[in-house]
Amino acid sequence: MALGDAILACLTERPMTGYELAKTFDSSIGFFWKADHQQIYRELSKLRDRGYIQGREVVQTGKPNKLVYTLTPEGRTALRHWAARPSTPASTKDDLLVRLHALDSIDIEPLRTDLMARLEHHRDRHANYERILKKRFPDGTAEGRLDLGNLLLLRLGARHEQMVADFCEEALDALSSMSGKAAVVPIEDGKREKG
Amino acid sequence: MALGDAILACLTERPMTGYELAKTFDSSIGFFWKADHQQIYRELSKLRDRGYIQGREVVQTGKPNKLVYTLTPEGRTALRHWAARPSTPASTKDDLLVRLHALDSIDIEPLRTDLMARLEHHRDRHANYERILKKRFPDGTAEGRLDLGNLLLLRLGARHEQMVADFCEEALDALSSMSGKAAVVPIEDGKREKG
DNA sequence: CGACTTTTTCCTGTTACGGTAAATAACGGG
DNA sequence: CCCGTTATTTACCGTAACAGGAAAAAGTCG
Repeated sequence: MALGDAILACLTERPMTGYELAKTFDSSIGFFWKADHQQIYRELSKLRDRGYIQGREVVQTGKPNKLVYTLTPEGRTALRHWAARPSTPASTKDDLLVRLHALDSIDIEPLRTDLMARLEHHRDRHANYERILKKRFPDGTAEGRLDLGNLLLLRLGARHEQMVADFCEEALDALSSMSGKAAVVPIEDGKREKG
Repeated sequence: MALGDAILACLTERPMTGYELAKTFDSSIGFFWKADHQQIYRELSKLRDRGYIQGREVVQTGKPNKLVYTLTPEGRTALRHWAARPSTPASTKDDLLVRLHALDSIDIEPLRTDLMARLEHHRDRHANYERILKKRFPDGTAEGRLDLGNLLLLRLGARHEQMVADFCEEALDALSSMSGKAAVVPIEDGKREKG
């Protein structure tokens, strides 16, 4: 359980519904942890079964009733236990890197377009991080512990995106130096998978 | 299928047995993609079923016979098709980041030890990358396309590890500034999970 | 009315991860 | 001669994660 712990971590801030959590996993914590609403609802059920969170139904008018989940003391303890265990360094698992590993067996043109898309993507994210940093931490310091964590996270995210963007640029540069060689036969046969 | 493609990518270099692949996934490609021998053997069966690779039994004396897998033309095509699709940027999913996100609800001492362990880990990896870079690319340039890919990968890896190591240091610094505050109650209750 | 938002739930898959273990066959140490 | 190690493959167990399609229920907005 790691997604479960990520959810518990979110709920330390404030009680939330599955819907709100799904949105959270689309922005703040979602910068480094992706999960769609399905996964979140399923995980919420498990957490509730284990007694780590408690659902309280809030009757709404004009909208469907919602289930606000709150951390139970057991949930807090479980999170602290989990956080006290050594973390396991995750491996990157980026498709793009696998492609580079087999660079001489693949077509360069699609790779180039992919690299350009990725460059843009990582630049966007970098700009986004910087924007949030300027808004939330104009003077670059945090007072509370919670703020400190998020400041560190934002800085790491910003640097990471910057670095990957630079990498894409560099790769594009290097590829254009050898663009002529080995054009190979483009994909022409019929049985392509998934478009 | 992404592990499958990683395996295909490895087999473009040379035919290999599952055992060799497992070792490869422990070093070179394993720097950004982890997989144990179980996963690899299972994936090899699937790839063989799909006709992407072909196994050739090599009778050995003194050792069990081995199955050398070679890419079939279909496998090469499949790999190229896969590589021609846009890559999906992977999310980080590092436990450590989740912990920082809930920094004010967890105990700092174990976090600090964890950060120190991670600092060492990433420094080691950085040193390793640099070592390989110096050995394989003493002048910092690549001639072939395959070499170019691996040079880029190594550089990215080195920078990444450097960056994360710096991050750990920074986090440790920031934590020591607020070490006194909020020591909270250490974990004392009986029901710890996994040690 | 239809489209959209909010909110939750269920379904069916595949892919991945994790551990434990065994069979086979030689080599080397004590 | 037993034991451990290396090399090599395979099996079974379970859970966690990911992907995608769908639907229900209640209201608002155009």
